[in-house]
Amino acid sequence: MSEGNWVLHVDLDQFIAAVEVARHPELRGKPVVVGGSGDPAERAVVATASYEAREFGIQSGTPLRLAAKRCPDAVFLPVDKDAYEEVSERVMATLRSFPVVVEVLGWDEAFLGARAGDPEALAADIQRRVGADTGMSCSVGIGDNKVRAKIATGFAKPAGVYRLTRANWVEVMAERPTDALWGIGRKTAKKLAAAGLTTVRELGLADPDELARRFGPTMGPWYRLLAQGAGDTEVTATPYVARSRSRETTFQTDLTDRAEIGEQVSVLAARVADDVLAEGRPAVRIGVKVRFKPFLTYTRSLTLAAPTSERADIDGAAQSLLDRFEWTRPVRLLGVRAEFERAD
DNA sequence: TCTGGGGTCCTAGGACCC
DNA sequence: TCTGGGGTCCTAGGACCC
Repeated sequence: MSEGNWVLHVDLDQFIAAVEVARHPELRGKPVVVGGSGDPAERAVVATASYEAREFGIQSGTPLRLAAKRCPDAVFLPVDKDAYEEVSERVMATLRSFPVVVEVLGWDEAFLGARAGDPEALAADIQRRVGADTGMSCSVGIGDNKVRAKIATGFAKPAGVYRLTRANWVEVMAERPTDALWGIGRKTAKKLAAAGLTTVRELGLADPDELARRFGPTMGPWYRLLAQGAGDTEVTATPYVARSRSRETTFQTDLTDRAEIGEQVSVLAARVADDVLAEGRPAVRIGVKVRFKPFLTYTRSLTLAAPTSERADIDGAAQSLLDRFEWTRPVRLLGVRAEFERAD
């Protein structure tokens, strides 16, 4: 069989819940909810829910309190980042053992660039070996570019394989809503609908100038191409280079004392400074985020006079930014961000 | 919403400069 | 003042993704 170039998208099924079930086998088959520190009364959201928990309308992003209301019998567990990173590393190592280029997208997914005569057979091999090496189940999307491979994975879940290419794009996607596309979310779908564009087909046939006028010179025309199934075909193993590092905290109880706000920002600035130091490149810009009650979010940022990795400089910049906010409401979240010089 | 934390990229207006 | 045209940087906000 002749070999073609393929993009495979590998996505671990309910990854975080799967890691927890693997080390707590008695949880298998039960509704498991992972989020925050595992206390459903706390101000936090669900990181991952097992398929059993999803039956109750619990999904990533659901507030823990609401999850507990919808499924009082669910098992609530704290997020254990180190455990997930460890399993993720093993999965990525398994993927790299195949003759493919692996581009890691996050803890639980990766694009693979592959030359293969039978991509379904390759996908099945990958699923078998990931299962044997790590105990994890994964779904695989096969595409002729990243967008199609990524969308295909949604049709493959759970534990399946699905191929989406130029050949079946129209048949599969044309009548779906625009937010079925990777990169179009709820807000943009609503704006598109207001412009009379509800389906992928309609968006693919829309006037690019009109789209540019409504959605900007880059995003407008891009949405049309996206609806036509266009996407990047290049899969690269080049190591990720961060553009920013940030830390933020939602407080269990709102802060009102200005001095305490300053102290909490210092704590965050110190953590960011540690991250900057570990990165080995200095910060060029510092930002502070404040979320007031009820849920009003503002940011202030500044370009530093000189790049720095010093904790005192980063904290000093963050403290000076605090003076640019109006402190008239209780504070539920504070965040500090450092940006690096862009490599390009 | 009872609405986390860590990221990326785009947009638009104003400042500033030639 | 009857006030050009452009490029670039800075800043704040928005949308999206996992």
